Amino acid sequence: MEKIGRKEREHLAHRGEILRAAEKVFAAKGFFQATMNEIAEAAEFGTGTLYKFFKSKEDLFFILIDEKTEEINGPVKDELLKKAPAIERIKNILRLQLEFIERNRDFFRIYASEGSRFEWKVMSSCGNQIHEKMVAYIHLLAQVMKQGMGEGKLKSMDPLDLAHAFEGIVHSFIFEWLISPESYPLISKAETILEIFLNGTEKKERRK
Amino acid sequence: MEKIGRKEREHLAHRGEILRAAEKVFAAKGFFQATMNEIAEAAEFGTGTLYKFFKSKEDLFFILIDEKTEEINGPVKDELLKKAPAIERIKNILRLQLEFIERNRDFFRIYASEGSRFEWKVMSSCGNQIHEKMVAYIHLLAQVMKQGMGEGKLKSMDPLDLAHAFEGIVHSFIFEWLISPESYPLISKAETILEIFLNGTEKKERRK
DNA sequence: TCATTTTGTGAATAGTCATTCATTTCTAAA
DNA sequence: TTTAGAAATGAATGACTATTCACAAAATGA
Repeated sequence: MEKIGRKEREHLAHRGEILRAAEKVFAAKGFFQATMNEIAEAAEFGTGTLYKFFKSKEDLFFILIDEKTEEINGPVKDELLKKAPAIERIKNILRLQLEFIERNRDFFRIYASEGSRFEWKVMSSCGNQIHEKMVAYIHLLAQVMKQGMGEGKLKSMDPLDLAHAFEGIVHSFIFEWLISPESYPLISKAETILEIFLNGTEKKERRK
Repeated sequence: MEKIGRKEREHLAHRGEILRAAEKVFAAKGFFQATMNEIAEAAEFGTGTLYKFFKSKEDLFFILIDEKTEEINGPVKDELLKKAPAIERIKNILRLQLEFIERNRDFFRIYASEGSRFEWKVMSSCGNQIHEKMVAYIHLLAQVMKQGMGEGKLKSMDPLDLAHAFEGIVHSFIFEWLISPESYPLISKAETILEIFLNGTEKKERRK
């Protein structure tokens, strides 16, 4: 449907290069300490050029976050369209998340270190928009938890609590992986995460 | 032992007032957007006065974090001196943490939103010092997990993994509590957290 | 080739703040 | 009351950097 000429393609490519450069710089220095000059330099453009593509520094930042967020949310939503038992879904979502982060180390650096939610609420309205998306995501997850309860596979608890607990565990493992000096595949932690989330950590007496 | 005259007492009181004001302002706006003027105003001092007490903005910030961190770490360490079964300890530490945060909403706002670890490593050496403390804390927790395994009460897993998972769950509940519009006692989530951490979320068939 | 439009540039601008320090206000001893 | 010293002040300084814009380069197409 969409016919795009060379011109447009080139424009998009440039935009992409800027975003990629911004991702690196923001990840390394954080929003406030990154300068537009640095980003421009990293992208091999003049400073003024950035403003041909993005309204402001904040704008650049939020668009970066927003697009990446969509990139991970898409596959997760696709997953939720398929009919599948809740526990299967949880496993798949976990895998998707870990794989995405593994491919986007820098992005999570930003996402985690920059304004873990709070600053965003303070910043431009765009910040709010991102916050909304995060809330929406958690609610999706809560839906899955509820489904699991309906299937009799998960204990009856507040589904939101479960969703938070799950994301909490996942995040802490991602954090650890991010700052760990040794490099290991993040996905290798999937089983541990699931084991803890589903079965807990207490050793049980053997069942009869 | 320590004789302190009125003078000194007053000096300490002023220092404390500045720290309290800083806590509020940093919590509301974040490190980079808080200004020294604002903090001074909130503390009802002149701008210059802050510099009689703290070398710089960074200095003020880190000292604030550091002192608060000690305030929570102290009781936790005391707890660890007592002889007690691991699971008992975990419960107590959880209670201590939740109670502390409940009394120090603003502090956790800062702690969580500001440089979840990464920025700190970039910043002054003081940032590193705080990072070290966080690592040390996790290792303490891991020790407790190991103890629990020794007692046959916890599954044999990497103790650090357990510690991370635990902190992950706790943090996510604190986050939620922080941004939640309804106000409820944070401590009320203790049972849920423990239940998930120890027993997991999967519904088990009745044991015989 | 030349005129026109599009795209890119980076020096100059303007605003923001951390920090300083000359001055004022307070304290208490004489 | 006087006065030396301590404590507090906030206007002025100096750095820094987001953003703009007059200009240059490149692309287009006649």
